[in-house]
Amino acid sequence: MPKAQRMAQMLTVAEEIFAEQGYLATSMDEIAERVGVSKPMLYEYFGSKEGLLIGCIHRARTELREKTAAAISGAASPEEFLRLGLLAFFEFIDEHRRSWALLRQEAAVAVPSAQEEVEGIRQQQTDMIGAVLASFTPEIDPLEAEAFAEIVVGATERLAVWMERRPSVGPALATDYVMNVIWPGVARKLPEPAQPA
Amino acid sequence: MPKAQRMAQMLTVAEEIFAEQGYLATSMDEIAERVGVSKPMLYEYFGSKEGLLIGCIHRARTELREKTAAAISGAASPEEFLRLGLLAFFEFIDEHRRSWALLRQEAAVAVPSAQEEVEGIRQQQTDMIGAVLASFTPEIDPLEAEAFAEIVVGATERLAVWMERRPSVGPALATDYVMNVIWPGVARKLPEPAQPA
DNA sequence: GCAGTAGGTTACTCGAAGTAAGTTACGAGC
DNA sequence: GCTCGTAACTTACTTCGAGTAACCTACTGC
Repeated sequence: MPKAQRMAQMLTVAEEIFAEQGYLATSMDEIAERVGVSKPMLYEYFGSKEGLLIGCIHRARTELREKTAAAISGAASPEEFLRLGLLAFFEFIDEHRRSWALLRQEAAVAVPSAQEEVEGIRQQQTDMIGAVLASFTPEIDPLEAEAFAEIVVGATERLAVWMERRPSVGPALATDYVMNVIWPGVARKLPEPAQPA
Repeated sequence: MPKAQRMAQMLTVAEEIFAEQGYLATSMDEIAERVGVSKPMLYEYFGSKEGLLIGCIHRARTELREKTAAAISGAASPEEFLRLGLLAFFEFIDEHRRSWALLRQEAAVAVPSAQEEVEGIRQQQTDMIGAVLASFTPEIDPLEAEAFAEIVVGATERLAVWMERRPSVGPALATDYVMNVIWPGVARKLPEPAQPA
């Protein structure tokens, strides 16, 4: 099998097993076996167990970025921008429960450089939010804009975890909940009031 | 040395080393050596490496609960309650940077039952918030109250991480930021408007 | 039909978690 | 002031999994 295809397959299998059992409880032998290949191949392509984990996270991150970018491209107001971005995020989670669990739980902890990868995802999100906020309300305190972006990302992530425990809550409702709490606080900072829907 | 005292010492040392190097990179031999005792003693008292980690988290959780409970005991309005609770949390983080890093980064992932402990801390927080919200606004949709509590906890946690990167931001300012974003959204749900400060 | 290389394997080393079996310190009862 | 019981502790293992060295094989271009 050609390298690129084999790597993709390895990532898919690894993601699944990591999410199922946790990073620590998963052995490279097990992943290799489920891929149908021997352990040194994993090391050939990913260097280490940590490298494999980072590969998984990185792929998810790329997907999320692309999906989010597409979703918000048509937004005209900060409110619409926020809503579309949140919705894209929750939909991504909904479609990728496993990789999400992996990202959120497995990586954050164990492995310093994996943590950097995860941090990179958040950076991606906070930068986006911070940038849009600043572009719509130029006179906002930059520190406060940063704090705001962090708050939104934290709230969203946590609600995504909660959503898993509450099957009746889908992406749309989750988006509503976050917007309900967060939007009034932001609207006060905006130069002109957004027209109510 | 008597058991209780030795256990406390072990927890202190373990917390420090875990926070310094990460859970995975820390060996039980190293902890044992820094405690000045042999490895089987750690196993005698904590059962496993995971058990030791859980012990660390559990102790921090207890401290946080006690501190928060004391802080909010005098709150008269939901706004004051929220503000005091947030402040207590940020102050706790500020005083325990190391253990906080441990809780948030090291534990969450690697070890399923450690994750449960961390989840327990969040549960503690969300329950408290949910309860107070429900008591002040009885007619609120219970699902929405839950979502709100999750949002606050997520936002707070994330901002605590951010605070570490921004030394100029202390507990008081962090509390303000969270309140600024979140309070207007909550106030709309309350039966009577809270009097503005 | 042969050379070079992409894709693959077997069979190891080494470090760290966890354990079995035994040793020492010390207070209570006679 | 000796001895029994037990709490606190150690040495010396086993086991398991990450990572590696060395070797094999089939295909592609010439």
